[in-house]
Amino acid sequence: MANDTKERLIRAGEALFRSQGYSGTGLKQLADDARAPWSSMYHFFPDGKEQMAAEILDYAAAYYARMLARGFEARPDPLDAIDAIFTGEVEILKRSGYRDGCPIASVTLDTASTVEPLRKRCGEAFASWIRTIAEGIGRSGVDEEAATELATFVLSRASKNATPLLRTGRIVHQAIEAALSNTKKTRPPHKRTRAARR
Amino acid sequence: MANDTKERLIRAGEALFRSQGYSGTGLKQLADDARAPWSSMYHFFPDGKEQMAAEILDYAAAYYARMLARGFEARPDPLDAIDAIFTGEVEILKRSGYRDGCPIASVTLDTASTVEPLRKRCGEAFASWIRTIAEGIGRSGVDEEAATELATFVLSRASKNATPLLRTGRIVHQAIEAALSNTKKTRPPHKRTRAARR
DNA sequence: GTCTATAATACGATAGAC
DNA sequence: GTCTATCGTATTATAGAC
Repeated sequence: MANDTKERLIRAGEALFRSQGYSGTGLKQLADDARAPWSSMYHFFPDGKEQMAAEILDYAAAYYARMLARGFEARPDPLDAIDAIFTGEVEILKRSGYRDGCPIASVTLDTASTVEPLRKRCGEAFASWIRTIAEGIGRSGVDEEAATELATFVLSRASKNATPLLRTGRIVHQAIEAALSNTKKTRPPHKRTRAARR
Repeated sequence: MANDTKERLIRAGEALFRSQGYSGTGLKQLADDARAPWSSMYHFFPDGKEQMAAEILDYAAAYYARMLARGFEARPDPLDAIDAIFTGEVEILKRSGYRDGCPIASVTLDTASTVEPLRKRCGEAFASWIRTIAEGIGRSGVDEEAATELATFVLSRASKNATPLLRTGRIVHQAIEAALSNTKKTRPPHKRTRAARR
């Protein structure tokens, strides 16, 4: 590679996707932000915006997957890892003035219904993160299914699958139940039938 | 009111925001979907797209708040209400072919960084839902703070506040902890070996 | 409140020279 | 790989008649 123009484009794109999503981001603004010439756009991404977005998503997916894996490797206790990962993300969000969220989430929400190839890639990104998190949690002795269930619970519409939402509902349910039995001992705990179905 | 053109516009806008977000939705497509004449656009929303979006967000916020409140009113047990609300949303998502998500979330993710008035409205919408949910949970005896904490945990970047993310982290932590102690008590760990994992 | 017409701009995408 | 220039279209937004 003679220079790093393509990488600058992808990096700038990831940043813009974080704060503006896919349809909110113009290619001209992107090239500007990357300090890349406009002509490089279609030189590196001859198939246009969609191809460029696909490569940005792949880049972001791999980047975060590595970050997650490292988080779990660095700490023997997965609970510590989860804490560190969350507070780390909070730090990033704060430092950006609450601008930089999750690039996959933004793109999912404004393209899942309209641009099928991108929706698919978003779904794959989330799936890979779930596998990484499930593996990390799995080390602590939670069985595989429960670990995946926990890891899935933030997953969005990108997967074209209702289980993420259902699992979120179950976890909310359990959290409430836990808070109930913690703070109000006078109340008889709920029947196991509802909470135990997982 | 002679006719209901404005309401049709707002309803169509809410639907489009669900599936395409703010920047992904064109005003002409919106007017078309609403079967409203193009001229009505700037007749009812003289300040343009931003004003229209603001009114759509207010409409959606009120609509969902009512839905939540009714959900809690209809069922004495807030746990039942949570279950019903989640499975209801899953039903909607499924029926739309996984197209229709949360209109506030979509708009938040692609405008929170760029259109301050809309970001503010999104934040207010989430805040009102949190109050409604906290009230619903509160009836079961959970104290106010715990109820608010639980209700907040899905909140996004719209609030320009890190507590939602931090609270999510805490709840994930607790969920894992709970799963851990459940596993150890109720079943032998690792029925399937890690090598057998797909 | 609705009509037709259009301005002004941004967008994604191409062309051809170097 | 980069340059300049532009095409066609879609966008948001206005103007003025009825």
